[in-house]
Amino acid sequence: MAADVDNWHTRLRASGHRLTPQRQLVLEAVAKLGHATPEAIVHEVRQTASAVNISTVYRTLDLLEELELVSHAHLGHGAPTYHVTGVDPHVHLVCGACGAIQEISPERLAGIVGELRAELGFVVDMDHLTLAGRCAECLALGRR
Amino acid sequence: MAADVDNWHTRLRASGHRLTPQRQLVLEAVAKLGHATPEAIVHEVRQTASAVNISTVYRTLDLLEELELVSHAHLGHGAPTYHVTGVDPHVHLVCGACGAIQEISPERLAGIVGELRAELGFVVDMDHLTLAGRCAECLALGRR
DNA sequence: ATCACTGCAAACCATTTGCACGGCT
DNA sequence: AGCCGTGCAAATGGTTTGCAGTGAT
Repeated sequence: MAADVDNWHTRLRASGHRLTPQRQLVLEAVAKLGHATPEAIVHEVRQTASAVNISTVYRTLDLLEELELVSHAHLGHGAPTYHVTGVDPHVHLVCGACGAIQEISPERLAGIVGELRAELGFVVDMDHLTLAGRCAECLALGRR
Repeated sequence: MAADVDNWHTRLRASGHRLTPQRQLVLEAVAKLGHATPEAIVHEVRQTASAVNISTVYRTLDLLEELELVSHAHLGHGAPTYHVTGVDPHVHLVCGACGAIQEISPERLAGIVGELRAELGFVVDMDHLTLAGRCAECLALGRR
């Protein structure tokens, strides 16, 4: 945890930025929440610092994404969800009927991902990957 | 083409709806454009019928999607893109740096898709699938 | 003194909704 | 008559931007 803070600090300083309280709180919120929308992040951050503005959260997330400290994926139709990069990488399976989210290992996609890189030179961004579909339960119940 | 119109007509009537001029134009626009945002669709539709409102386009797309005549995928961060179902199914590779879009055959994902169905009972919606990443050119030029 | 960073409010863009009119069935 | 479908305008949700003040270097 403290090691994370040091790491974040170094990363930001190296690119001419500061690790402000707001930024630290955003990073901690993203790390804690796992899959978090900007709305959820600002809510979490405000538990500690109630005055933090949502536009600061957006600006922070943009910056952190440029620095590759966080990345985002689109799980549903609404807001994107952010997560810290490198930690527990996973691919999402999102049920379009009930909204349930399962995670699978990126390893399982190693096959095609490797082929695409070899044949087309296209490198898939695993952090951003989402597979939409229908979960077993919804299929069994005939939900759509 | 005329066969398509008949098919659409039948499908709509079967579910208690009508194939209005607006709906036909939306369907034709989606079929013609291939990957179209609601904005692009309304623009195309207005070439023929200038008074069509964008909310009609949204409502029409929702209806057509329920009837499974069209489906949508999220290519970029912005608006979703619609396409007619069943025709030329494909999976998109979207470059996050330059925005270029390539298409690959869904067959190439048959492996994991089959595994996920067998092991988890999760059925992937191929029409909705997008793989984000970096294309060969952007990687070569070091773009991000 | 300069420049990064933030809060606030307004602007923006995509999408949705309420309502009243018009036209099928 | 009843109901589906539409245009219009207002509301909404998510995100971005301009600006002025504050604090770090």
